[in-house]
Amino acid sequence: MIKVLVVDDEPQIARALRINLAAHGYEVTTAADGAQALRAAAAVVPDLVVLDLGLPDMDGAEVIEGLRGWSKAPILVLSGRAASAEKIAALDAGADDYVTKPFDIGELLARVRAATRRSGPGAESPVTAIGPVTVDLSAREVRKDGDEVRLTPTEWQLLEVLLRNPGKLVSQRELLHRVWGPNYDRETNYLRQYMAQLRRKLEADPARPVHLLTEPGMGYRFRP
Amino acid sequence: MIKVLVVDDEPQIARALRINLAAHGYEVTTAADGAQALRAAAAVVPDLVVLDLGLPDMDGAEVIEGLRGWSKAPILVLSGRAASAEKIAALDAGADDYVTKPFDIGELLARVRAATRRSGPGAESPVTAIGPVTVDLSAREVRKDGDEVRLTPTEWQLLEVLLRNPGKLVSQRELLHRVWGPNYDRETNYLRQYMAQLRRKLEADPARPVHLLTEPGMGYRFRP
DNA sequence: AACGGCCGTCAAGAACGCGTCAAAGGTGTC
DNA sequence: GACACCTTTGACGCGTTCTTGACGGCCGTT
Repeated sequence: MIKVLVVDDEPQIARALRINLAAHGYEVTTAADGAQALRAAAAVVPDLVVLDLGLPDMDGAEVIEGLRGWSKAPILVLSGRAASAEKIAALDAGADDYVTKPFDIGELLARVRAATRRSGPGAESPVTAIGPVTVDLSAREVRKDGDEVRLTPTEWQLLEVLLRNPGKLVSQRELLHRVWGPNYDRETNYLRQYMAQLRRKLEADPARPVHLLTEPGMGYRFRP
Repeated sequence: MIKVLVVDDEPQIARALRINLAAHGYEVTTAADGAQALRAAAAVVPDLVVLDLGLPDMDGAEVIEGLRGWSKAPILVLSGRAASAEKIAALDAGADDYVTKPFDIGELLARVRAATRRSGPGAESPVTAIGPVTVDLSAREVRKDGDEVRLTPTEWQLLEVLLRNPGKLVSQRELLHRVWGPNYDRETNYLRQYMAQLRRKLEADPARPVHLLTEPGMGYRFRP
């Protein structure tokens, strides 16, 4: 989860920002003045700072420099002042962006996305573990006992539908629709064929599947 | 010297930007429309792009996506439109900043400094090793057994997309979109053609690729 | 005990996708 | 205007994948 520190001395604005950011999946911390901001930043180590200038206790540039002393997190400055000199000062002090109030919340969120996008993408993809096998859906990679297993396109599609519904029963109809298209309803032999191939490649004992289960007459289920 | 690409169809603005940027020590290239911009970007590999929306030949988002396909250089958008929706669209397409005209040249320069500041001291030279071959994406240089290998622009774009997703499978659709544009979906023969050329230039044994792998029916993968 | 439904398995031909070669447009350079 | 380079396009052989049909075993029902 991306952590955002919101620094604003006006409670309504701080609250509005908190709600909007939280609604978009950010973890929000708030601070009401410069001293609190620096303390909170040291405590939570945010990935991004939204900083309102014109705090009661410190000058904006001071706060920026205080943060920049040890953090490289993007700083997005909010301010009521539209004068270019103010913007230039804040940007040169170390801010990454400058938005004048009143601002559109959608635009602010877009700027937050743009700022986190640059520094963010150190994320590795989620892998699903099936016994001795690991499946990385985004990288399209399967490993069994360390070395890679090749799946055909159809096998991938089928496996993907099952893995995206962990523990849930997926009906034959739905599997056929998702993999072969809406015109396929009764070709259950396709399913038998490809489920067998998947078990051969993924299960420790293909004859006694533990994770790719058959529900006779209904469909198939992936058990994590 | 920091290289800046200025894209604007209005000669006066382009000229003013060129003069101001050059006066502050930037190396400036200009382009008057989207097609020129993409070509110039591939040729000079700018460290930052100043992009005016409302070009005569292409939609702004198209240009941004065309650049983002292979470049991580900051994109600073200029526009006469102040509507939030426009800003959000541009930022989410991959732009880093959005300035509405008329703009203060001092502020623009400050935003340029802020943008280059964060990408500048990243300093890690993105050199990827492919067996006996080294690829320097930022310097656009490939060396095989020490001596230089020449790649065409298309080969570069294709290689770059793959290298930026190490280990991950990139679908043929995505490769075609990123290299040739969103209108290309089924021209898989392009991919076959250029993958073969890349393997000829980069792989030790082009007939048995070790790093540039084919996933039949799905796409290609770069394995480090 | 016989039957039918359902599943797993095996084995074919058909269809598809890939690598490769070759050659025709297109663009910029000398 | 000729040339070189890059891109686009077409065609062919081959290996893999998909499709299709058939057979036998398990299970619940009749």
